[in-house]
Amino acid sequence: MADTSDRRARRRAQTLEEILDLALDLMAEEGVAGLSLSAAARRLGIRPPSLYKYFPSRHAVYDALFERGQRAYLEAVRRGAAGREPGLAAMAASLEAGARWVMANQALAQLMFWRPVPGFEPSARAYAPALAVHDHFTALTAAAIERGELHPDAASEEGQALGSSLIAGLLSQQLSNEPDAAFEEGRFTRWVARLPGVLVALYPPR
Amino acid sequence: MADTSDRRARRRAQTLEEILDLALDLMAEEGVAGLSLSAAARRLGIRPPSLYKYFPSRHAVYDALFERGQRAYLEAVRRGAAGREPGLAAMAASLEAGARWVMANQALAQLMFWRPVPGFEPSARAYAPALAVHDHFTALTAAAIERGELHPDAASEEGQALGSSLIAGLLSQQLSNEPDAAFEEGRFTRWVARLPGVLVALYPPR
DNA sequence: GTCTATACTCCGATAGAC
DNA sequence: GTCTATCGGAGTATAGAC
Repeated sequence: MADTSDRRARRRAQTLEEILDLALDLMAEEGVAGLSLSAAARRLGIRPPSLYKYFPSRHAVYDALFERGQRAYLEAVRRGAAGREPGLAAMAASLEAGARWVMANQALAQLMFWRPVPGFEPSARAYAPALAVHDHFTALTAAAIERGELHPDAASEEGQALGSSLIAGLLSQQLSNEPDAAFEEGRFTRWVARLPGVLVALYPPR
Repeated sequence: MADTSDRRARRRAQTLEEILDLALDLMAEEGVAGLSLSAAARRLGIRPPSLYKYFPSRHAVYDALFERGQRAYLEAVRRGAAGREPGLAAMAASLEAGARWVMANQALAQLMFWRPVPGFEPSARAYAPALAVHDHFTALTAAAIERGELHPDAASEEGQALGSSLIAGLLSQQLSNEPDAAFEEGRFTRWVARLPGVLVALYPPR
């Protein structure tokens, strides 16, 4: 009995993921706000009402996608920093890993960072990984200051705002103007590796 | 005869503007991609088919809004710089004027800078003012270099990418995270005035 | 330039049989 | 967990009378 219910739960989880995959494809094709549950059901090969056995509403699909995206992004920036000494080097690697993830997951990134769906607010659960991302970069900044790579002002409100806006700006520009460019060739993403240097110029140590 | 046709042309132009105003309200309420011509017709007090006497399609409305927005934005950045010596001071004023315009015209700005409507590409005519904006800031950068306020590298590809991304990033962050904040209090817009200083730190003269 | 009527497609969501 | 049937509504766009 436990066996069968395990199998069923696994099968169900697979279907949930499959629906989210299809929803992602649709958002990429029709725009983030243009996601239709009926279209997702068609692609899955079931009738629209059946889909409501998996998600109670359209917003619930958005919320699951939001959470999945935030988790994946958190994982990406953490893996980027892994194995590097905390500080500027880790921050550089983490920024690049995050930027690559965004360019490879554009529909998800739009849902997460641009909020293009009127009326959709992510649940606290879905939003939680975003807080962890924030903590991650705060810790790397603190480490860089500790190591004497940045002036303590880099951790100020101004420093946080300018730092996060720098990466957000490069990605926003790249996504809007040249979304299909390869990362290294993008008119904006090509400068992601310069960001740690920019921070040093803005907040030179000592 | 010329009199009446003049009056009719003026009346028609008024109605066109009125439709665009209503479309703007709707985009602010329902999201940029959620604009519906039927809803605009309802608010104007006519039936949806009548609206097609003014705009041949939904895309045509987007295109007119795009052009109106680009023209207004160009006007805003030019007025910001007016009366200042070309150079960093004019650039600071121009950046702030543009940023204030964006925060005061968020739906339009999203249409212009984020491209959230799948399948919509602005016409060359509608896009033209955006090229003028680019030229405007290029000229101000050149003037600042000429006056010895910035290193010539500020005009490089890197300088242009970082400079435009800085302002785009601050605005993108503010719009996504705190769209209703007053300009001076916004967690991100409050640092717009720091941007010229950031440029100097990045590209110190000499 | 306004209307009615219409063609056509689509959506989210629910009820209830199997 | 799948289906059919359905509710109740939306939308873009065109034809043609007035």
